[in-house]
Amino acid sequence: MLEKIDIHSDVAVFQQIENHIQFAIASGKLKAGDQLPTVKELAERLGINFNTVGKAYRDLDVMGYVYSRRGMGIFVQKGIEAKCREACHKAIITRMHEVISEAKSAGMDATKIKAAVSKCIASD
Amino acid sequence: MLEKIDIHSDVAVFQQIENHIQFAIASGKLKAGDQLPTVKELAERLGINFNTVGKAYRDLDVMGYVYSRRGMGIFVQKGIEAKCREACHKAIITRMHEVISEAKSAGMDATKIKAAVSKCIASD
Amino acid sequence: MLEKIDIHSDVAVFQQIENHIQFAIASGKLKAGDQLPTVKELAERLGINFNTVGKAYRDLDVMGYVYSRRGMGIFVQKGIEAKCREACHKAIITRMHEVISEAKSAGMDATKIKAAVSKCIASD
Amino acid sequence: MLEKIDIHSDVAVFQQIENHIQFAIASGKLKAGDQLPTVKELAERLGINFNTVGKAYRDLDVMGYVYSRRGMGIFVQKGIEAKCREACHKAIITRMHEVISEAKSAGMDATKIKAAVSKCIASD
DNA sequence: GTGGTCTAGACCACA
DNA sequence: GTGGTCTAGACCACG
Repeated sequence: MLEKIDIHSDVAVFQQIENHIQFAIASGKLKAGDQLPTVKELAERLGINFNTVGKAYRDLDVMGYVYSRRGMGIFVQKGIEAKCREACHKAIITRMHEVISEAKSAGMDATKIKAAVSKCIASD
Repeated sequence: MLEKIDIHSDVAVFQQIENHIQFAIASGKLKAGDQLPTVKELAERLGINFNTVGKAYRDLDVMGYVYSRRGMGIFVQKGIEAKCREACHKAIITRMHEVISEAKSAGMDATKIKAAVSKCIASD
Repeated sequence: MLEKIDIHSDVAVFQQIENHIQFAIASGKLKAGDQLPTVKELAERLGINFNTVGKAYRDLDVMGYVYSRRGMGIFVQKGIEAKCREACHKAIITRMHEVISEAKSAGMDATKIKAAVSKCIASD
Repeated sequence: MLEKIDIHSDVAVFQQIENHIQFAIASGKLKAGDQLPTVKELAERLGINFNTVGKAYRDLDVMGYVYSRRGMGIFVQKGIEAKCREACHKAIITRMHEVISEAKSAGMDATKIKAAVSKCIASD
């Protein structure tokens, strides 16, 4: 996990890291108490500056998903799996609404949209 | 049309305008030869800076969807409906891929995704 | 407002800025829709790096107290005065609990504590 | 005593230990000549790194509140109760000033502050 | 001219 | 060696 960062994406790198970790918590790949990779290790692995990783970690801290202990590392907060899962799904469904709303504006009908979705699900 | 601009969105205002117009062309709401609102009028109506509208119109011009005639206004280009429709649908399907990919990462399964999509389609 | 930053405090500079702004919103000195000083102006005024101000502003954005519009500036979010006031007071009362708990541990009795508080209120 | 360490607190662990011991001396719970728990024992009991306890003890030694005898243990210094009590109270009153100053900035008036203090005193 | 992101590197606090 | 803060400066997106 945490290997697929796209430097050229229009989504900010730190945002991609935040998303990955949130999704990992939501899906159970990261569990309460688990330690995240250290700032410097992850930065090196991804070939980016460690401040960028640090920013992502601190944001997640502010959001309550992880907590940091100086000199120790960053750990997944306990008892936030459900909250995180809910928040992630809600955010995704919001985006889904946007996409589908746009699809309708662009003249796609329900049948066509569903077909496209099925194709997406199958091919990913 | 062109009334729903969300200045709190993470999508740039000029981008929202461009999208709206492209979708309107793709769906046939705007037809070849139709005149767009003037930069000044649209800016006032939306409560935004007129440079923002200007940028959207210029981009659409560069993309070949509209053309401007000094002193006359901005008009929808002829013979680009199909091309526009195709481009819009392609862009939307790309975003759909992203959303569904994220949904999977966050632990949603195909059934749940399809249910969410159906709900979105029904409620929009 | 926003002039009293103590570089040598043990509280981080960006944290002091965040606190000042939150207190200003809580007390009504900053109202919904008000624009904050620009990142660069405030940085210059306080003699600090603009990234430090930027961090404070972005945190406040994440917390929902302000919103930013690229090229426009940073503005106080609407409808969060009560929420902000509540949060500030809650945080302060939490700290008050800590201090008073410590005072008791250190052997101060209720009478002495109240006297100290009255003195603090009068002298500030 | 020395059982309530909050590793999620923004106050450093070693600082919490130092405070606890100083408060215990100030209030008479620890008396001149009393032996402190060993570094190893306390670290185990609190579930923290023993270097952390070591730092707290060293600091207290430097401050003159305790002295160590190799092979024997750490003991409370004689004749420092009054000095310790004074220092603790002074430190607490300084923090109290800060909290009350912030409370005022956040729009709480004297009446409200005093009510909050009384509530804190009663409930602790 | 506005804020946003990222880099590079410094220094500090903590364990 | 861990994370936290701050600086300095670059480049980009938006208006």
